[in-house]
Amino acid sequence: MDARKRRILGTLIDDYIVSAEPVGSRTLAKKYGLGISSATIRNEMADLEELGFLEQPHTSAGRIPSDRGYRYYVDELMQRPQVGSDTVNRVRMAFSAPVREIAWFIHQTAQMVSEMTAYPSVVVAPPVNDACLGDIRVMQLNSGTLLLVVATDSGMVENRAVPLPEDMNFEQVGWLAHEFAREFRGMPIKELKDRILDPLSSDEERYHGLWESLLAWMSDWRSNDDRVTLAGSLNILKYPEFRDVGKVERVLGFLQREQAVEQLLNQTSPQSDQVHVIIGQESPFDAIWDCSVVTATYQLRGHIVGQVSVIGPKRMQYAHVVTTLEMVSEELSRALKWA
Amino acid sequence: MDARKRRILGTLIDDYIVSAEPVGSRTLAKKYGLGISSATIRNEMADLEELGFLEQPHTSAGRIPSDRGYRYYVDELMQRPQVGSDTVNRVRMAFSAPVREIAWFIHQTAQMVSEMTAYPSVVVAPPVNDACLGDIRVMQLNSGTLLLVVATDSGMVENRAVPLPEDMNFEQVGWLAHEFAREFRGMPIKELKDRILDPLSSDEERYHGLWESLLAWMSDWRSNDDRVTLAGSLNILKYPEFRDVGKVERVLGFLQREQAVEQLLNQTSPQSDQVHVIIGQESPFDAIWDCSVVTATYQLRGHIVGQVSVIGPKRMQYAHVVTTLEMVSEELSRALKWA
DNA sequence: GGTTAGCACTCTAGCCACAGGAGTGCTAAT
DNA sequence: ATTAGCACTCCTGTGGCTAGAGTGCTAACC
Repeated sequence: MDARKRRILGTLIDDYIVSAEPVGSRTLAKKYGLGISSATIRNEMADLEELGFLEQPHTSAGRIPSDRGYRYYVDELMQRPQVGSDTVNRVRMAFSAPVREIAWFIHQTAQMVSEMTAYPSVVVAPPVNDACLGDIRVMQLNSGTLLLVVATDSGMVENRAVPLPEDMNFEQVGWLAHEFAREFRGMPIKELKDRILDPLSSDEERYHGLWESLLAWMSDWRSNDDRVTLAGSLNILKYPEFRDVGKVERVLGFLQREQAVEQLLNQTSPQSDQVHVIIGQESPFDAIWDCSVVTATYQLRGHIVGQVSVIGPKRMQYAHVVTTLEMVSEELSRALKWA
Repeated sequence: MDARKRRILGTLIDDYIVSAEPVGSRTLAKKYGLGISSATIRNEMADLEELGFLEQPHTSAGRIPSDRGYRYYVDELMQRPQVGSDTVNRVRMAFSAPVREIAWFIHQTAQMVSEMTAYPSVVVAPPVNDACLGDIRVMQLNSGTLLLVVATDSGMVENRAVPLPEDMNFEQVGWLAHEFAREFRGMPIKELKDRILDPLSSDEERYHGLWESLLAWMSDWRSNDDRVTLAGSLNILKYPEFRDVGKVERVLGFLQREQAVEQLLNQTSPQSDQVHVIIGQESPFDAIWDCSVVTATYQLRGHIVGQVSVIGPKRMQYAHVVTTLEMVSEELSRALKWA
């Protein structure tokens, strides 16, 4: 791979990313001032195809990048643009609102990223299991219903309205919740869940039932469900490779399977602060073999707890997406510093 | 409109609903034992077209129903099937879970309806404005952050994490919230919002700031946003009339504009317990002129507070959808009796 | 020896003509 | 009033054809 081959490959992919049409030698020679003739480019392109970086849809068409070609482009060739300061400001503004639930940040992030990139965006929220119990409160909704509110210290909140147990009144339940919170505040939710299996944890006969309910309910706390927020899914309809409804269905259907998405982002992306790119068949899920996924991680209290991610056609604006995600995930981590 | 015309129109629409192909006189005569020849049917069909109930895509094609034809079908012709008792049981089971937030019911409903009908489903939650304040609590998330939880007596809950004000500690905020709840419990949220404009409501100098924050926050409570839950939107991709990505984009794009959807369901559907059907251009929104919308209302405390609704191609399984929605909205109203 | 002009070759997309088929409307017979 | 028959219309699918884009190869060039 000499410099000229790299130059040609990079230019070709740049062109294909915006045109979505196979790129021929003539186009390359004319449109971009490469200083060499189309014949030379043809020779080089034949080499690049032999090396596996390019493909030909059919004999008399131009070339398109192969998965391997995209991979080389992402790893070696693409030029990262600077993120405009107005974009950064926009993100900072959004994150500086006086709202502090983690769920809110997740939604904001997904929304902004899909708008900024014009691709669908997926954001994975921190796992509840790793967070610590912040507080539990009981509220009275009406005469027969109470609302349990459980919060982690990092700002994840879960509500559950339940009937008031027959043999208790509100004060009692409130007192119980207070005791529960006093006993377990600061304990990781995961440990709390484990308690359920430990019968010794419920001392008082009287409150046995509700105490167990509280624990049972904790165990129920959606640890794997509902962690995934999807935004801008309709963006995908804009790209010509998805003019076929069947493809759209495959991809969007996949994106709605939260567990699969979480698995994809969790397992394949290394726990690093590097942006990670999955191209086409590199994905373990064949539903998105026509797509590329770009993933960045964000941190809470110094630990990586979730991902911000973009999905689009393999012909994706990698440079723009990568820098955008880098910036957003960094800002998100910063915005979550209070937690 | 004699009986035979009605019979022909009804049969033709029944056929078109499943086949999605223009229906010819021969098909009608052969496939369904109408006891008359195709020539007679042709004459009748010509009449029906003149009356505006049928259309011809082109001269040598069969007929398809016009909007007016569907309207007549829905109002007069269609045969409502019985809802299977297993289906009813499934819905009752789902609604009998020991969970009682209204938001949960809304999601369940949308999910179930879209599965049962195989169309996208939209459910509108009760307006917050009409509900009454149930309780307010303040929770401590961590040293600098507090979580306000506001609930209506009907089980709608809203959380907001905010920084602890500089000049207050948690006890003070907690006491304040307690006072606030004591003062305003049972008051409609709408009235609470109006208070914001009334400067006399804040007596105590000391707590002026937070008191106002609480009120301001109430006013912020998404009264119009977020009322709309959409489920099964990908179902629409299954129908041949949406093989064109542009159409899909128009319709799904519309469904994501919550305010428009709410407006559609609120304004056009009468406040009755009758199921209401909007066919094609009867809708004020041209984005869904290729679609029909079926809407049922549900009740909370004897008042109609929201809608359960299905959207699909004009060639919709009206009979099935109408009976399903009737059943589901009834069960939903029943399930919300505790509130 | 690398580069390039030139040329023959290949393959697709688009166009046109054509035939088959489905369905109609009309007429005349029942 | 109904229906069989028939001419007519229009869409759809097919096949052949051409134009154009792009390639690979060869021979000339620097």
